[in-house]
Amino acid sequence: MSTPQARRKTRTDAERNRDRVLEAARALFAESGYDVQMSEVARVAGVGIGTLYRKFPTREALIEAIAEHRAADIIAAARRLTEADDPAQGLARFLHHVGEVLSDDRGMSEVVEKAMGSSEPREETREALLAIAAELIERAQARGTVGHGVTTADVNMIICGLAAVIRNAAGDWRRYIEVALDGLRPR
Amino acid sequence: MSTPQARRKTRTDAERNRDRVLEAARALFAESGYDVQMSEVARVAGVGIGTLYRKFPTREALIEAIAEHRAADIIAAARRLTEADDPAQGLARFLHHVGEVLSDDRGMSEVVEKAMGSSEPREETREALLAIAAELIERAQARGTVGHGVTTADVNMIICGLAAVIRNAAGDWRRYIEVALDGLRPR
DNA sequence: CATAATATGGAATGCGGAATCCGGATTCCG
DNA sequence: CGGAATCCGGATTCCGCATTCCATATTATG
Repeated sequence: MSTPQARRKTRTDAERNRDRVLEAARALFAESGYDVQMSEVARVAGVGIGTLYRKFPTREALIEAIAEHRAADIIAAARRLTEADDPAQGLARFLHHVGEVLSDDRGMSEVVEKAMGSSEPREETREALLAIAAELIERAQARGTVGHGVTTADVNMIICGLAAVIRNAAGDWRRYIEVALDGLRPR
Repeated sequence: MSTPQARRKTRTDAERNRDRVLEAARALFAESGYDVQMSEVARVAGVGIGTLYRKFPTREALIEAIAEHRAADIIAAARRLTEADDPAQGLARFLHHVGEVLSDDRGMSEVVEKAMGSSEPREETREALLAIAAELIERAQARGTVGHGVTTADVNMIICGLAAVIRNAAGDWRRYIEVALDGLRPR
């Protein structure tokens, strides 16, 4: 059951290649979304397809590895913004941060749009983001800068819409956020 | 240029089959979006794949035929709503109508989300919808029920987001519309 | 160094699904 | 009716991609 101790250290070239693959995949996914071909990833990484598959046994595994990593970044950065004094402003910054990330990463905008819909409680990224939103909303409501009917479900939809607007280049997403936030103000 | 007159009337069974195909495709697309297989469409239509392809030489042709038809319906209905007295209410009804249609038709929600992004001026559906919105906005602004900064671009984004919210079941889309409309009110 | 342990590349394979082809069935027209 | 014009069905071809395999190359270890 336990790992065989008599194992050699992983070869250094293997490790180097793993990094290359991750790097290439991250770039390609950000550039054109997750419908990039595995062979393309390998080519850009300067690696054979076989190697790519040794590192990530499945296309999905590769995508997941990267999306997870990216998501963690978003969440961490967002959590930092929570600590600002003005919670309403915090919410604004939070959304702008998400927008900033998504507009630089097509792949993420695809993932986020879908993730905000998945009703599975297992969707950690969404849970984390909404947890942050929950705190901000509550604090803002206490100050009367956000309406009382507002819930995380609202933020959920707003983010889902935001992802769509960005992904389809449907307009100025900053303006979209402005409108949405105005919509959350107390009546 | 003109049709060869010496041509027989199109066979009645051919016409019947065409209708069946359209009907089946409409139902399937509404049910599960446009990623349905051609063979499935044929099966449901009670028709061979060959026949399906004679009517619509390409998967895309089939999709287009149906989407176009559906879009025309949306536009016509929406235009009717424009004639209401209160333009702000008209805008609300307009969005609700779009929501109603999209939530009953997965395929359309896919199409609309993309269509609102396409920057091609050729996108007739978008143009038509935004034309309706333009009139409502203008009238509402005159009455002071909608903010002055508001443009059709805003409505464009809102619809794009709406489609995404519905498509991903990200929450209660009626509430989404409420929030968005509140966001368009004068400050 | 020698050699076992690992890693590599990329041709070959498998597969899902769109689109084509054509022998046979139907329908129209005089 | 008869037979020419049309249409049908669905097996088959094609194609794009993910994934696998393995002969060869590289690295760690003693």
